[in-house]
Amino acid sequence: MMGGMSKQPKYRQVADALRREIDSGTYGPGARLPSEAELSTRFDASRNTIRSGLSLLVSEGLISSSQGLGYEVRKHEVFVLNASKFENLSFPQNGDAYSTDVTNAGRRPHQTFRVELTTAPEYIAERLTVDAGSRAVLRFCHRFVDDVPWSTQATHYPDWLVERAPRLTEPGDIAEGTTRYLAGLGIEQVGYADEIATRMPTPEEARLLEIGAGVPVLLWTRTGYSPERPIRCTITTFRGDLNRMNYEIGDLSARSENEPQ
Amino acid sequence: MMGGMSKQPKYRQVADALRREIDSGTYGPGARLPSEAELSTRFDASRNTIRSGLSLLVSEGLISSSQGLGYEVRKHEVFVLNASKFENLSFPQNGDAYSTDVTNAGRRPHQTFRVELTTAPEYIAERLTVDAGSRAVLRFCHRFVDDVPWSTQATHYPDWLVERAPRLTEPGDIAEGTTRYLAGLGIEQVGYADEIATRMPTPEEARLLEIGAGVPVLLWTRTGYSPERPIRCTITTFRGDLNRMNYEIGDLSARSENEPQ
DNA sequence: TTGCTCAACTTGTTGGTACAAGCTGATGTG
DNA sequence: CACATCAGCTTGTACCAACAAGTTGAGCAA
Repeated sequence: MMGGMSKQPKYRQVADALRREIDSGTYGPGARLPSEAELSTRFDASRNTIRSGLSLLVSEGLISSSQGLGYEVRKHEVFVLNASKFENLSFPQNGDAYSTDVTNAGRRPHQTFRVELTTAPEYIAERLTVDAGSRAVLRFCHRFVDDVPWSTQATHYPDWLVERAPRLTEPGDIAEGTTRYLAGLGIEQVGYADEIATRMPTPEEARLLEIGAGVPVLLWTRTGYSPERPIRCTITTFRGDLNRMNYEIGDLSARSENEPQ
Repeated sequence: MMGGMSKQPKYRQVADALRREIDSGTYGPGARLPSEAELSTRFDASRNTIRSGLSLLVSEGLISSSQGLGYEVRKHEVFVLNASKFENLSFPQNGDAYSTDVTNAGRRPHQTFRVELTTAPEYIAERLTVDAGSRAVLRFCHRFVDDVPWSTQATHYPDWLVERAPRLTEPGDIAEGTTRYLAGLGIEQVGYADEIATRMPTPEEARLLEIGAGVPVLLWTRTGYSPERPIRCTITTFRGDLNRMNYEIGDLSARSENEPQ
């Protein structure tokens, strides 16, 4: 019976059925799903089995749950980030650029800032071509949009650079921007290498970005180069469900006419 | 007692303890974790509670489980993909380039290929500036490295282009490459826009890429432009745990000396 | 030696129960 | 009316039990 298809476990059948109904619009973005008890009746399965099915959809990022409220279909509102704009050659979204962008989009920006004297972890040291464990300055930024955590940004500067640019250790934003400050000292960033990766958040990241289950993070590492050597390495961590990155390369004159914003 | 820290549920304590031990190297990449029964004794918790803790680590992508074998710490072997190399302006990893790259890395490439006459889904239609639902040709590629599924690639060509370039509908690879073929017809790709996003895989993607729980996919959309209008849109889906993307922009002469490969 | 069987391990699935804890609206008191 | 309380919903945590199903190695048979 049932068409001879492979016999799926019951919790999977539950997940598949609900996923179909979500995809087909029976439950649209933001809609509330029936309670575990109701689903238990409908599928003739125990609450545990229903929960297994639901938790599958949660870890797929399709729905989320809150105690006392129920399950609801996640709504995705993405923010597109243009990583190849020329003004960003200098720095991925410096403080001012970020505030301006967000305000222009009709949203309310907010950020906290911190400077730390630390040692370069291996990953950073490799990219700055310094010894792992050597001293470095970390400028850390935690960004919000409409009070929703959006991204964290950690920029590491190598020891030798800090000696020539002591204001990098100043707590608080540098008014003219770190790039202009460095340029004024004759240290010009002439190129960068970006690396993009994704994975599930660490508990620390999940806390800072208020990420629920089933949402990956997008990791953006930008290493900036002077003509002689790397001068900084920035790791930006985004909520994967809220962000997308853009690179535009070559002649795109055929594009701009049709694009909004 | 216990230092007055917030009282975490037991399954979380289990996950945290094991995560610490994995991070600290007690269980290295590929190592097998103690069985549920052993952990049950160690933490004085029921098997279900232990399973809750373990499934947390699974959905973080830290470990994986197989029936009959146990849980093991995932090993991450990443493949770096340079998206801004000039030869890739024409096409993200055309068939030959892919085979060459993989062979050079001492691995064994393998791919299956398919051509379909279809209608453009909304997402594609937007980027090709054609009407959603209008006819399009889809060239689909499923790639493996050492028989491990690596990526899927779906390239859509708009109807008007296919009329001028009928060989696009040929099943099987086009020997000289689609880009050269199109260039020979006077259709030159002069720029592209890349979009990068991440999310958890759909069941279909999980099947094709053999992705377990806790591994996101990396979505790479490249829209190629002629001087007049978009000519193709390629969506490549990568396993997030096996791939990383690179963009190099500007003068990186200070870099090459130190980089391997 | 070779090859098969099977016991003993592992995780996977499904059922049950009980209580904790978060949320909402009805109810009743001031 | 304003406000506190609480019943009744929701999901979260934790336990128990039983059997299914995949894997491995010991041990026996040919």
